Amino acid sequence: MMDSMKKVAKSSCNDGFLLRVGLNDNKAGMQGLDKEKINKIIMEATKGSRFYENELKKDQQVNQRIEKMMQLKGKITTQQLLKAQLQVDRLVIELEQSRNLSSTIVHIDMDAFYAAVEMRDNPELKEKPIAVGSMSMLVREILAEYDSDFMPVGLDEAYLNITEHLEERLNWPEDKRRFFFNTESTTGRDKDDMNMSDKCNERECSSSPVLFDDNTSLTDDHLEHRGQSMENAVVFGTSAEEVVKEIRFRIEQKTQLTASAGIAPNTMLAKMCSDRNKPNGQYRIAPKRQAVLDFLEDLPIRKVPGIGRVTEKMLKALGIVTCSELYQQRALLSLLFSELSWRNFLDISLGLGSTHLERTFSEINTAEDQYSLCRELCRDLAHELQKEGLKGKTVTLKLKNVNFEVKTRASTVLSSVSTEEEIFVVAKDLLGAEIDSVAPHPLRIRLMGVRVSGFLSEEEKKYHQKSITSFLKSGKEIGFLRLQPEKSNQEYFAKNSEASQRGSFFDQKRAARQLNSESLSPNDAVGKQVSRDTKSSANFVEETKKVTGLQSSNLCKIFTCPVCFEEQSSSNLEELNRHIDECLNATLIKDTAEISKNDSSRQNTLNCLPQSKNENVGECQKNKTDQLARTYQSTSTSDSSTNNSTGKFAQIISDKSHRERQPSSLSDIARNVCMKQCLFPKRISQGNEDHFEKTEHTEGTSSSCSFEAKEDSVLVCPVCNSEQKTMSLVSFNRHLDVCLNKGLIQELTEKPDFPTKSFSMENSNRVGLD
DNA sequence: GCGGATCAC
DNA sequence: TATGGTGATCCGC
Repeated sequence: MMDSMKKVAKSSCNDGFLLRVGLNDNKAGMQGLDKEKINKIIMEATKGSRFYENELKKDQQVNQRIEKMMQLKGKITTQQLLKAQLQVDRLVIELEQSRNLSSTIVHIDMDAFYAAVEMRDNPELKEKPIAVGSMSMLVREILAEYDSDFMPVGLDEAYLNITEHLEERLNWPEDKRRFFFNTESTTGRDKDDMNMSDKCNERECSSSPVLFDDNTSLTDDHLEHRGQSMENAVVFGTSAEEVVKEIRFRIEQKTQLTASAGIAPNTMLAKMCSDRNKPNGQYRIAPKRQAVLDFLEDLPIRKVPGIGRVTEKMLKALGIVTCSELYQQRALLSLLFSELSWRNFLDISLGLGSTHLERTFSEINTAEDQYSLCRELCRDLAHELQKEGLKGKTVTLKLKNVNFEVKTRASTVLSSVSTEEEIFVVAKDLLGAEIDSVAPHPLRIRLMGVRVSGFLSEEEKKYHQKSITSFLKSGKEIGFLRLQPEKSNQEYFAKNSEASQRGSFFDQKRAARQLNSESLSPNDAVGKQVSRDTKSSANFVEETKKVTGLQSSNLCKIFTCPVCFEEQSSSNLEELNRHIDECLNATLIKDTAEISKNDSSRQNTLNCLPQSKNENVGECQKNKTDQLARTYQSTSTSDSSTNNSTGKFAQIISDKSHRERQPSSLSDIARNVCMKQCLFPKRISQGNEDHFEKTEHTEGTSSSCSFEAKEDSVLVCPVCNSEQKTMSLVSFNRHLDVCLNKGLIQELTEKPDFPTKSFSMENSNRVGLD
């Protein structure tokens, strides 16, 4: 038995299999477990079973996906990567400008698992009923006091937007912030436990799981504790941390279950924060860009909601484990993954997420009301569509029931729809089907949304290349200045506020690009977005507003082209965009020409670089793109050269001495190209001699004009393509910095909320000698 | 548009 | 602790 197990364990599939069926102690709460032992048990118990076979098969499929990806990667050319880098970095700037740090989002997560553990450790508790309840109960009881629109997710999680509460709370007297210990509870807790110090981080499992459910009588704290001495009271402060401590305190008093919480400027970060000090703890990311980036820097991508074991494995094959690595490889990722995926990766690595929670209305349970609401939504939607001259073929109905379960039902019709009646005909069928599905019970919903997608716009038929339509349709064309100047903010907002009902932030971005139009209408007149996903579409609305606002202000400024850095006389965005395109293309063409001249020699050079030690990267390791990609990584990260293969190639061209942790930014990539063109000659590179010799040797007699010619002549800036008079790398680097950063950084540093020093925007990388 | 894959809970 | 099911969404065909 053990022998056969060992065999399995040594099989090539083992890693993936363990990853798949085994434990991943990356997730919170698993750190203390003997992972290996448990994996062994699982392996033993499941070996030979159908389950096991199936898992092996699935794992093979994942491996094939990875292989496919690596092959794709091998075909990526330097210029493709360069262009991708430019485009992605433009988007980064745009995203940075729209970063919203003004909200305070809290994610509450009940420590159910730990309750179970405690129960295990105290077998006598097994006779008691295990905790049963839901956050929707705590809706009503506690959380709604902090955010009336708080969003339960599943049974044991909830998001709150406490931004408004924090403002109000500043003026609250102590009385309103005083809460009492439930002395009748049997938790045996020490009162000091909650004396406003940071006890909440001490991970005390002070309470036992007991029953709480919707029928439990939960009287108001003040009534319950009337007459109790102040010794049993605790007063919470007015900060976000204090608010969350208060919430957790009250939850525990009510339910005798502990909860963990995260506080952050958006939902994604908040969720990851609640994981940080679990159980019975909390963590906050300050609403500062640098704080967000610091939090993310070494965070394993697996911690990110939405990144599961498959994505983790695929990214690991690219050498990406942490969020900062995810950022560093953004250009490569944009070429290897779908737009939705890589933009999601980019969002993650920048720490961007939804800053708004969805809103729900109170229950609607009669078919009549539901049809009525549906028609109303169709009417609003039809308005929006007609205003934009759009017709769509797919109508989607979204419903959330009273248990916060969300369903979407879609129907595609042959002819496009745009009027209220046309949309309603389709939507009511979808609604009717849902009503029938639960009959004879009534359909009990608290959210409805209608969306129309699959457009062919009038606008699209005409030539209007730089229109908002093309901007939104082609993600890769998004430039930070490519926003429709003709439209007023109001119109722009209206158009894009009808975001996708699908959950993620990028879904909505994409939806917006497709000019989807949707109208979601809770019973309040505002028409807030509602979706189950934590990344609500409202976020997009907000960001859109911000971006548009910035664009407006940009119109008043003299514009400097981020490629050629010449000031542009025109303030017309279309013209500017055209200029950028031309400028970019011109640069790329020149680069391409120069690079391709030496392509064969470079290929040889790269192919004979020292092999990788990274077992996650297979044969493709040898290809030049891979090497190049890794070069970016290593030139940008001081300590990465020791733990990945990069290695030696990187040393050839990178500064051998001190180097700060830096990103592979636009300038990095440009420099790398530059290095390839100019810096291989020994006297310039100043790299590791041994490795250089290899490089030189392999380059051999192919005698690329690049190397030899440049050796004697000049350094050519890969950005502006002008020959540089100097042979001093210091001067040359200075020129590169100026050339690359001039316009962009200047633009950015004018924004107070955009410090230039960070892993994402640092551009002071040096090559060669300083 | 459908089925399989991925992911969260 | 130790396994499975479900729902939503995404992706490729």
